[in-house]
Amino acid sequence: MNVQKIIKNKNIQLTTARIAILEILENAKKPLSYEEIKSNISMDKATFYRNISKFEEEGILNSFESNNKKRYFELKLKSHAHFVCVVCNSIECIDDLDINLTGYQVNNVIINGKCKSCI
Amino acid sequence: MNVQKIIKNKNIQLTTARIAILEILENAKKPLSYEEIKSNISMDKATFYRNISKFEEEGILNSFESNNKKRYFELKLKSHAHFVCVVCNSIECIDDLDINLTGYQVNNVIINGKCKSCI
DNA sequence: AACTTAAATGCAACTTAGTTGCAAATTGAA
DNA sequence: TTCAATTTGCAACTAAGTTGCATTTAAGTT
Repeated sequence: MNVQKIIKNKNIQLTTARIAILEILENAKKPLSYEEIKSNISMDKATFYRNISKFEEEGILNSFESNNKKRYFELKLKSHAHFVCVVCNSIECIDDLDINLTGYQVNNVIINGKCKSCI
Repeated sequence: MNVQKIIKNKNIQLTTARIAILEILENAKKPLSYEEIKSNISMDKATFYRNISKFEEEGILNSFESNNKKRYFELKLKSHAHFVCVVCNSIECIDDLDINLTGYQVNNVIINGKCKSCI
């Protein structure tokens, strides 16, 4: 599914800035922070953040804060958890984890700790 | 266990700033952000953050980022998960949740979603 | 109690993420 | 091609968190 289709399926306009952001996130296959993205885009950061908000409103994108003061963005495809290593700050997607918390609606799970290579 | 004992058990000096921070966190019984703490302390924010770092190094304190750009601090007592509501931004401690992720060392779990009252 | 020095503090200046108002540019439907 | 609504860039701003440096304080020693 290409990014143009993702945008057109929602009620927002197709712009080069939006295509650029979504293509970077699609190719990354893991969550990225603004810092990691900014060198690959030419738009102003106001435009970047306004589009991130739009994408979140439309349900195209998820964001979450890791420890170490960074916010990470990823396409909302299959729901899954994220492991953030407190030593090397790497982020891993954890696919096979389910949490049942009756009475709550769980959107996203972030686990902080030491990853396999840092233990 | 009072906060003076917590500090003296570690290899750091006992100061009024440190006592003030730990007493606020102890009385709160839930994680607090800098914004929630700052009106109750008189120290400079540099001192606040330097002490927060010290406490983390010494294992007295945990911090984690919620969604909505805030970092929360709490005393490291019994390990437990946190639920952050994406609607009302409230934080709840979740005591009875265990996650087994072989190969990783899990320190802290943050779950984002809708809380009971916001569903 | 006075002395000493390493550690802690306050202040000011700074960095960086994220936000906002506004004028100019672009989208997409008529 | 026209035109309104949306998006963009720019500049100015807010707030969290950090750093260097001079001053103050904690706490052990005499």
